[in-house]
Order: sequence, then structure tokens, then C-alpha cells
Amino acid sequence: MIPRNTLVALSTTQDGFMLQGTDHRENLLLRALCTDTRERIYPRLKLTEIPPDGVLYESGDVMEDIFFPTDSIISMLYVMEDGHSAEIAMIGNEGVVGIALFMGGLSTPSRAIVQSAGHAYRLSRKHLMAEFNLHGEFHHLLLRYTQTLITQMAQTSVCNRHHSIDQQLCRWLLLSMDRHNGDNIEITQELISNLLGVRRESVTKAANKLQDAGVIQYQRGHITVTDRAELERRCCECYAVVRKESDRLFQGLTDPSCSAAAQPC
Amino acid sequence: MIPRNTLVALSTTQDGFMLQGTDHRENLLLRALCTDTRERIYPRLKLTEIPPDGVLYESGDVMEDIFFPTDSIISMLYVMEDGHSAEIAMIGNEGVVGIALFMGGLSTPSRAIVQSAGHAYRLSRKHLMAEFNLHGEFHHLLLRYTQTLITQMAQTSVCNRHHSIDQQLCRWLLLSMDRHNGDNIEITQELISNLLGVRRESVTKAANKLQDAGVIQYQRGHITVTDRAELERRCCECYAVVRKESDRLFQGLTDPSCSAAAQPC
DNA sequence: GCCCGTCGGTGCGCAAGCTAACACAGCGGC
DNA sequence: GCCGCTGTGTTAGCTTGCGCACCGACGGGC
Repeated sequence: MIPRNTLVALSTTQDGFMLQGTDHRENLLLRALCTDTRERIYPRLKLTEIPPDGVLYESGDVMEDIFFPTDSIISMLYVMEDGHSAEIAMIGNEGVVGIALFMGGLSTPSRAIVQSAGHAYRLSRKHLMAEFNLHGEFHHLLLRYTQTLITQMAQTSVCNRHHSIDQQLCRWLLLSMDRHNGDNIEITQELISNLLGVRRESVTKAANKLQDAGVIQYQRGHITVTDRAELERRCCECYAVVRKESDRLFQGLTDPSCSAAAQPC
Repeated sequence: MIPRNTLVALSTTQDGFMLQGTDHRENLLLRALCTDTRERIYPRLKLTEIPPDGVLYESGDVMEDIFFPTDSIISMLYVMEDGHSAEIAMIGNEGVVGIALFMGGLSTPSRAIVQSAGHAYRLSRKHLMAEFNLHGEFHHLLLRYTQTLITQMAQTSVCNRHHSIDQQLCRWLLLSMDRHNGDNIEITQELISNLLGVRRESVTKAANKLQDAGVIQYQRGHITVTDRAELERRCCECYAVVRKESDRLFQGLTDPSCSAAAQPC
């Protein structure tokens, strides 16, 4: 059950400055841009701190900025009238939060919450649309990512329908690990239960099985994956489908130096 | 359980000809276009018969055409390795089948099957992209619709997680009715069960309840909704969320004569 | 060093939905 | 008018996951 929440004031730590080199400070979509696009966009990005338990967008909000996570992870969450909730999609440094902006709707019925604190590059609607409407590689890249996101959402739906909580937890951990560096995840079982849309006790039970099997270790909000291979083995096919689509996106981007572009640059 | 299926050869009945006036032969997205766009696109549309039990795209297929249903209804379906399945989205004359084409992925992991036979306008990838890349109202319209579709998918996911089969059947019937003319739906409980991803017997049970309550009547593949208001009352909130997003799209389109366009025409 | 809030563990009863097996009824074809 | 196929109805037993209630245990703040 999700309580009423507070919109967190996000603090912008640095303007127009892109940390380079350190992997956990990079967003893969931004990295895929080629030089001239990059030179236009980077000065407009604001590196923003994403605090724990924050909310980027509330359901129905007209969005003013789009976020490119670096070392943070955002969950799109739908909260029902009775307080029950379910995660729609998970977005880390492979993606972007706020697709409704360039898709033209400006808002969505879901909420964007912080699953894992960190940082994100923020781009205002104005600057986003200016670049998007050039219909170059940025445009192409965002649409292509959106399709990847659609696949993730569809697969989550299927998983909700057919798979056990044990399997879903494995899928969730794998998705989350892909978006983290290292094998450590800082999250409570309570939050996981809200994201999976199940009881907290069910998560406890599933997590216990994994711990007993030596797949993970956890302690008061810290999870360490110790046997990723086994995690994949216990998982349903849903993770692989999503992963494959995501890989397909980024493979397409790295082929020559700049094949992301609909039009070469 | 979904059997291996056959790709149906779709017969094109008429080329470059758009039936006008008769509502059930119209696609709402196409209708929303303004004159000059219309004049470019209409000659390239091929009115195609959509046969019962057909398959428009198989999972992973590279799509060659995009479909604008008129009086047909298409279901996007994910079929798991073990044969179980779940509907991802339902598309009628309010939408378009094959968004992966303009989103840049060219294929999806899901299958597009015929839920209700009828007709659709077909547009080849080449012609689609030619118009899409003009970045005018067609471009805007397709992206805006895609967001509506995303909402539907997200809500299906939530519904899968939290709502009873009784409620889901109501949601499904309402979505289907919105895409039909009149209150008659031609579909077997078997197919509904594949779409909802539940047992056929569960659909029988839920349908019986509705029939006993005087909400629907059905007989060997024919369903008639006799009390839509009651159907809405029994439904979960999911239908309303999806409907609202869809209405929001079309309200935005009908405001002046041509506000669909990102750039006026 | 205590307190209290947060986080995790456990047990019980219950309902929904699944597997499996089978019965029957409408309807078209011959 | 019979046959067989397709579509629907019914039953029995089982599993998963839910609601609820409560306990325990860690850990930071004072």
C-alpha cells in the first residue's frame, strides 16, 4: 500500500556540465549521440540530484522536464484508488523519464518515483522539444527507446498475469541489477512489494528462498546478488525478452560510429 | 492455450479508394487528418479485408505494412513458450496496428491477431515513412496515439495484477464495445480466455454471472450487451483510465478544424 | 545505553483461480 | 435426420497468494 507522498524539491547541483569518464555518471542514450548533437544538448543539461523516496512526476502532472538518469533508477508506478500499486516500467541510465513530453501528451496517469537515489540530467521541455523537432538522431533515439520501454511494459503485464512471485522477484532483481553498477541494491522489501504489487510478506518469503539457496544476501534494505546465473535460471522468460529488446537498441547504436542517426551527421 | 497458427494471406479488395460517409468504414486517426495530408495519404491506402482468425504480424516479424482498422479489431498478444498468452492491447478504428514501424524497431515480440473480422486500410512501410518523415500532423498524430496505446498497456498490466476475472471481463467487454458499432460482439469464450490469459472455464463462470444479472446475453460466439451502465458499474477503474486517455486524444484533435497538426496546414 | 521507528519473519484462515476430466448442446454438412 | 465439431457447463481437488495479526530484531538518535 502506497501512502500519500510528498513531491520532493530536486536540487540542481551543476549546470551545463557533463561528467565524463566515470561510467556511473553517464546516461547511455546521451552517450550515443554524436558530436554536433551533443554540443547542442550538453550545455542545456542540468545534473540533478535524485533523492531517496522522491517523486519526479505525480499522476496527471503536466511535465516540465525530462530526466536522463545516470546512477539513479526511477520506477513508473500506477497507484489505484484503494492504494494498491504496480510498477509499469523501470528506467535507469539506459533510458529517459518523461516520454509523454515528446509523445505529445504532456502527462500520464502514472507516477514516477525514485527506486534508487543518485543523479539524472534534466532537460527542460523547451530545450527538449527544440532538439526533438530537428528530427535528427535525438528524435530517432528517443522513439527507438520508447519502443524498448513499450516492450518492457508489455512483458511486465504478461509476467503479472502468469508468473509466480518467486519468478517475478527474480525478473525484478535482474532488471534492477542491469541498471546498477555492482551487485548491491539498496531497497526495502516493502518498496519491492509496492512495485511488484504484492504483499510485503510474499516478498519476504520469496527473498528468503533466494537467500537460503545462496542466490542473494540481504539485510535491512541492502540486497547483494551473489549468484546471478542462478537468478537467471530461476527467472521466467520475461527478463530475457526485455533484455533482448534493450540490447537490440544499443547494438543498433554502436555499429559504426554514429548509426543512431536517422540521418548521418 | 494458443495453438500454432497460420499466417493468413490478406486480400486487398480496393486500391487507393476510401469509402466515405459510412461510419464503420472509417478510421478515426485518418479522419482527423486535414485536407492536404489526406490528399497525399489516401491514394496510397489499400482497403484490405481482415478475415476471422487471421494474424497480421507474427512475433519478431519485420513489418512491411501498417494497418488502420475500420470495422475490424486487432489484439496485440504475447504468447509464452508454454503456450499461455495475454493480450497486450486492443486496437480498433481509433488506432493503428504496427507502431514499431515508425518507432524504428520494425518488429515486436508480440503477435497481432484478428479479434473481430472486418476491414483495415493498409499502408506500406515506404509510404508510411515518407509521410511520417515530413514531421507534420501525421507524425504528431501517430505519436500521440502511441501514448494512448501505452496507457492502455500499462492499465492492462495493473488490471492483470489486481483485479478479479469478473472485473477484467467487464473491462474487456467495454473496450471491445467501444471499438464495435452496436452492442453485438462475435467472439467465443475460448478466444476471450486467451486474451485475458485465464482459463476458458473462468470466462464461462464470469460470463454466466453477467448473463444471470441481465447485463449480457450470449450464445455460441455471439455476445450482446444489454445493460452497458451495469457493465461499467461492475468494472474496475482501469477502463475509465484508458477511456479518458483516448478521449483526451480525440478531443485534442477536434478542437478547431485541424489542431491535430504540430504545424498548422 | 535506552527507546522507538523501521524492517523483516511467521502463522492462520480464506478465496480466487488453476489443472484435469467429462458432459452436453447447438449447428452445419452430408 | 444423423454425425461430428465446436462451444459451453460442471465438478473435484489443489495451490498460490491475500488479509490480518503479531512478534522479533536491528540500528540511529538522544
